[in-house]
Amino acid sequence: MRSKRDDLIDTALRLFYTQGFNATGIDKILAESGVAKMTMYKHFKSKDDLIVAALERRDEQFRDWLTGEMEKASSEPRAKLLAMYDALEIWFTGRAFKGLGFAGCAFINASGEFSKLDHPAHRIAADHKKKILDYLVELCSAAGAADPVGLAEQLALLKEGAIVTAQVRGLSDAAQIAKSIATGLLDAAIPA
Amino acid sequence: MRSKRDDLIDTALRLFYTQGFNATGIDKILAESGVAKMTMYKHFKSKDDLIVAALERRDEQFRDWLTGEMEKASSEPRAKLLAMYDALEIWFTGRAFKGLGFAGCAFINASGEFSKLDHPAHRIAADHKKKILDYLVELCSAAGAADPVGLAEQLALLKEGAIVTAQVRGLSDAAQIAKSIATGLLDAAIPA
DNA sequence: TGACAAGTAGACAGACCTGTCTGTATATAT
DNA sequence: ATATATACAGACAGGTCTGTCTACTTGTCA
Repeated sequence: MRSKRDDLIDTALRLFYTQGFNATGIDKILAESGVAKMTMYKHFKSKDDLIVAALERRDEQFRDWLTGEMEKASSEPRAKLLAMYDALEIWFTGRAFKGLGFAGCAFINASGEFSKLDHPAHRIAADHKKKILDYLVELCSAAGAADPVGLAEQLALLKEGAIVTAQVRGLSDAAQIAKSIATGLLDAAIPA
Repeated sequence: MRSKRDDLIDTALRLFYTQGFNATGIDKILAESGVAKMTMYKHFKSKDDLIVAALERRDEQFRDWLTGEMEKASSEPRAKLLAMYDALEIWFTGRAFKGLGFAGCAFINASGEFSKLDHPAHRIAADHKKKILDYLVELCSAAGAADPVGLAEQLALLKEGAIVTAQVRGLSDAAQIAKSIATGLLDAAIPA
């Protein structure tokens, strides 16, 4: 059985993601999750705490989904890396997370609302991006790249560019633009 | 002499940019600009109206600065395009806009807080990105690219990726990562 | 001088915000 | 059967939010 705590975090994540952090009040989260206020304040000492919990859940959920898509695409590291951009397109077109749609990257959004780098929400965002980068470094290494870190940084930057382009301009094709650039980079960086 | 309206817009832009749109109250803008509330409500019929005006000013300010940096770098279209990434680095390190520092892209931030594509602030953000893209298309065309639109889309995506990477992870080197990828794309797309 | 435009301060309404508190109900485990 | 943990509803305090209103002051132009 799902705990109240889980209900709270899921509802908070959905509302924070689709409506914004500052624009979403505690009362709305409580009403939609059907949890009493005191129950929430027993689990989380403040709204900021709930924001942190929601972002931590999103980190887990998103990375599980993304790496899952990449791993199932192929057993070859190079193909896994390219599959990331196909996964992005699935996300951009709203087919990745049930009930959430696509409203940009929750972590980019959090960094925008909490722009100071030392804000807890911003830290989680930076950590999230770093964890994905580390995964890409592993794959680049396995693919035989001479400079796996440099290559992974490039591939990660393309990913961010695609996300923002899809979000701001509503251009889900951005995933394939990024993929074509990434293909060129992989061809150049990995010995045939 | 600067008008009250200008003071209002400049102060609003600074606060919206550095603290967020929803997190910034009207009263703070009024206090810091030294303008009375009724004066503001005579110029703008709502806070949303002021947000729109602030973003329009930012659009003008940012594009003037960016194209200025690019134009002054060289008379060659190819070099102008690459100069964009050097300009980004100046921005990321806080040397571009006096008193504003670097807090990510105001338009990406706006799209994050107002995620619906038909929100006025989101529309302005999309328009802003489109205007810069059009400028890049012109330069790509002048540089002799076979597919100027496709190339410009790639260069624009790299720009977005660099901005987000610099913002979320605090990595101002992102500009040079983007530049090195862009260099490869230009080499491949433009006949020597 | 007098009319008019533009700005001022500050009170106000009504809604919403976070966070605290009381008192009650339910379920499980000993 | 009783103790304990967990959750509930709902009132409440104290603050902030946007937007409206009144009444006063300044500057300009004719």
